[in-house]
Amino acid sequence: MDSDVVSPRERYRAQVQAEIKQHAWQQIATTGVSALSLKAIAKHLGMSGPALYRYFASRDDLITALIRDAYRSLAAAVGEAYDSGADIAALAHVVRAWALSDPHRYLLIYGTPVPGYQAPPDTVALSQEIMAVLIGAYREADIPSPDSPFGAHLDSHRHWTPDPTAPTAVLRQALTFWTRLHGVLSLELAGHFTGMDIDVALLYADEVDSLLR
Amino acid sequence: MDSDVVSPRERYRAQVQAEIKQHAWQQIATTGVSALSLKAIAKHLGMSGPALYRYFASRDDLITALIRDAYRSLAAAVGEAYDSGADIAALAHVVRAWALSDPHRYLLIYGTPVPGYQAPPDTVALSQEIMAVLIGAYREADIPSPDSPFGAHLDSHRHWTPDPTAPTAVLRQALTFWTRLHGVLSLELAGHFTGMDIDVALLYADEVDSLLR
DNA sequence: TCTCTTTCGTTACACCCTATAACTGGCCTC
DNA sequence: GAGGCCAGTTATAGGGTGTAACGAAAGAGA
Repeated sequence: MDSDVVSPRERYRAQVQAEIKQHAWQQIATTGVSALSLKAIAKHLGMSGPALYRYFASRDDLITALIRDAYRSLAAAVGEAYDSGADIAALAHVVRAWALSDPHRYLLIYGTPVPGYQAPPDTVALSQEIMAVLIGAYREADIPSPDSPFGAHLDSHRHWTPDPTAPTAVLRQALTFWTRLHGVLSLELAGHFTGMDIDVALLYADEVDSLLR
Repeated sequence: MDSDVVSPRERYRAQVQAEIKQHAWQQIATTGVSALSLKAIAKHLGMSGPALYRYFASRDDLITALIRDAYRSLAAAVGEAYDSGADIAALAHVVRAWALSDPHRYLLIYGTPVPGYQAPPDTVALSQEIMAVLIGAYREADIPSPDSPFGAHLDSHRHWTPDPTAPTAVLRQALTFWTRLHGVLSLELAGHFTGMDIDVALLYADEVDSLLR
């Protein structure tokens, strides 16, 4: 019932949850999500194994919380940039900087899905929040876009859009923003360019450029 | 010494190895690679646990073999299509068909890397084989490509190319083929378009189209 | 054919992990 | 101050990888 007043217990609980997540991120940053171990986190935290289950019902539960946080972080980064006047190209570079700052965090969202994992509904909302920013930026950019079968298809399949007033061409551009940049980023983060000795930033810039034409 | 003659023991060994891989693929197809269990495979095969270690030194060893096979399969699919006269667009659709026929196999190669995994040198060769086909197809297509910083950079960073005589513009186009199509494919396979009710084939076709201009 | 050696497969074990159950001790509320 | 709630503990079940030691079968050479 108490909306403002938070009991000391809840405060403590929230703090421990935050500490757990912090150590989880630390672990993920080095080993990736698949090697995330609750027991190891507990050890680092000075408490023993099963105690963690008071805070997260399961490993998947913790991962879900991390995914949620990652989405929130990306949405915030993109949203803040947009609010400070960033255009499409600037947004693209914000996304890349965010991805490179913690590759495993990016891969947690956009990488190979964890076997059992089901996306909770609110991550869809966060995903739409990001999409809404892209749509806003593309509306302002006002880039012409030729007709295509997919464009026509999208005209009748746009119930997912966070902005019903956005032109279909803009939706298409926002989707392409997503797929093209993810294409470069995910290959880069997965290490598929290592050995080629390529400056991926320039390749990325080329793709960003392609999104403005 | 015997180059042609294969001893019965080696025959048997090769066959068991093949059976193990077959069950491994079956398991991966349903649960993904991260849940691959040697013990479960052994059970299915009617032998008990540690026996598998006679055939694969470790779990990573088995996964490496699977990755090798996946690369070989993709290289073969692309190569055969090219030899039958496929152009860029046709090759793109071969790649998509191959990916959709076994999503986890695609993700095994191009998805989030397994924490400890190191790519063996011969997969690089197979990867170059695929690249060589793309380069060949793009040489025939003869598509003009405007200058860019990345193009200039690539001029002096092309030691990785399987075809030293290929124009830099072609290398760039082959790279873009890779990144753009992977962008759509990986998001599709990871389920990021579910809920949008989009016909991804059309979105893919749009991107294929972008590769020809 | 008989023996020696190599290889296969077994069980036993050490050591990781997730997750549950049962129990203890402390804090908060009434 | 008494009782309930909750954090954290150990014990345990059940899964996984991988090693060690042993038995059994199959091939090679005399």
